[in-house]
Amino acid sequence: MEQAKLILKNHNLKITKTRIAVLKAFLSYNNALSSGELYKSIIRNFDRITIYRTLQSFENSGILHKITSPDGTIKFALCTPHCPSKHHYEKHIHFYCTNCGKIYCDEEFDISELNIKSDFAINSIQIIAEGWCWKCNESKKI
Amino acid sequence: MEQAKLILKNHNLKITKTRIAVLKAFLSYNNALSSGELYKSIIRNFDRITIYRTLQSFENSGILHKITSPDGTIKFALCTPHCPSKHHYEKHIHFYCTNCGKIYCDEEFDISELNIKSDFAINSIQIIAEGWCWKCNESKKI
DNA sequence: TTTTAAATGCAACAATATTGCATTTGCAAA
DNA sequence: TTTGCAAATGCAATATTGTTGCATTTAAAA
Repeated sequence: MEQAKLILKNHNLKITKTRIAVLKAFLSYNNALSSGELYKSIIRNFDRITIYRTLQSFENSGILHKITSPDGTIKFALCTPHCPSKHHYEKHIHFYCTNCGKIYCDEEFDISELNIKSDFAINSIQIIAEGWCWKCNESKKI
Repeated sequence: MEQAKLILKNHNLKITKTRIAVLKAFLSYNNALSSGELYKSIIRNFDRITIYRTLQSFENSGILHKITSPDGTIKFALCTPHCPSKHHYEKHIHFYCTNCGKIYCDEEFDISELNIKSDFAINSIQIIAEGWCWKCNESKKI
C-alpha cells in the first residue's frame, strides 16, 4: 500500500481523495505548507474548506504540527514518527526564510536543554530562526 | 510633558489623539497587545484603520516591535530604549500563555549566545516559551 | 495666522477562517 | 456483495483581520 494510505490507516483516519492529496503534498515537499499554498497551487480543484478540516484532523491525529510563521500565516509540517495524537514533541527549530517565506524544520537541533527561568509554567519552547535559505542565497549570487 | 507625548516627540511623530491613546495603552499594560484588543476593548471609539496605521508607524519608528503569537494573531510590545527605527534588537524571549493568550517579554534572557548550525544565513532568532502565566496558574488553584 | 505635508476617517475590497446543514461516501457488519 | 451509519464532504453564509484609495482634517513649522 502506498505511503499516504498507510499513514492514514495507522492514525485511524478514513481514506479519502482530499486526505491522500494533502498527505502526498507534504510527503513530496520538504518544507511547511499553508492551507492557501495547498488549495491555490499545490492541489487545485479540492474544496478549500475540506482542506482546512483535513489539516485540523491531521494535527489532532499527530500527523502534522502547526507552525505560526513570522509573517502571520499558519503552516503545517509533517511530524516525526514519535508524535502521538494531540501532543506534539516539537523539540526542533524552525527556519523561516524572510525572502521566499518558506519554513523548514531542523530535526537535529534539540532545544530541550534550554534552561529558562521564569514564573511561567513552561510546557514547550519554540525557536524560529529567520534569514535566507540556501536556495535564495544561491539565486542572489547569480 | 507626559510620557506618551515625550515618546512621540523623541521619535519625530506628530502628537495626535489616537497615537496618545495607543501609547498610553501600551504604557499601562505590561503585555503585548493586538490591534483587535485595542479597538475592541482597550481604546474604543477610535478608528480601526487609524489604529492599524498607528501600530505600523510605531513599529517603523522603533517604539513597538511586532510579535506573531502562536495562535496566529499579530501583537505588538514596547521596545526597550535601545531600539533604533526600523531595526529592532529583539534579543529577549517572549512568553505566551496558552490559557489567556497574553504575551509577555522577558528582557533578562539574552539569546544572542545561541549557536545554531545550518545552511541558512540567519539574521535573527525568535524564542517563544509556551505555558501558563502566573495569573492563570493562580486562578487555577482556587 | 498661514501654509502644507501628514494623519485621519470612511468606503470598498481582499484574504483567511469558521459554522451549519444537506448530501455523499468509506467501510464495517450482516 | 449488500446494507447501514457515522464520518467526511461541498456549498452557502458569515466573521474576522488586514489593506488601499481618496477626500477631509489637523499638527506644527514658517
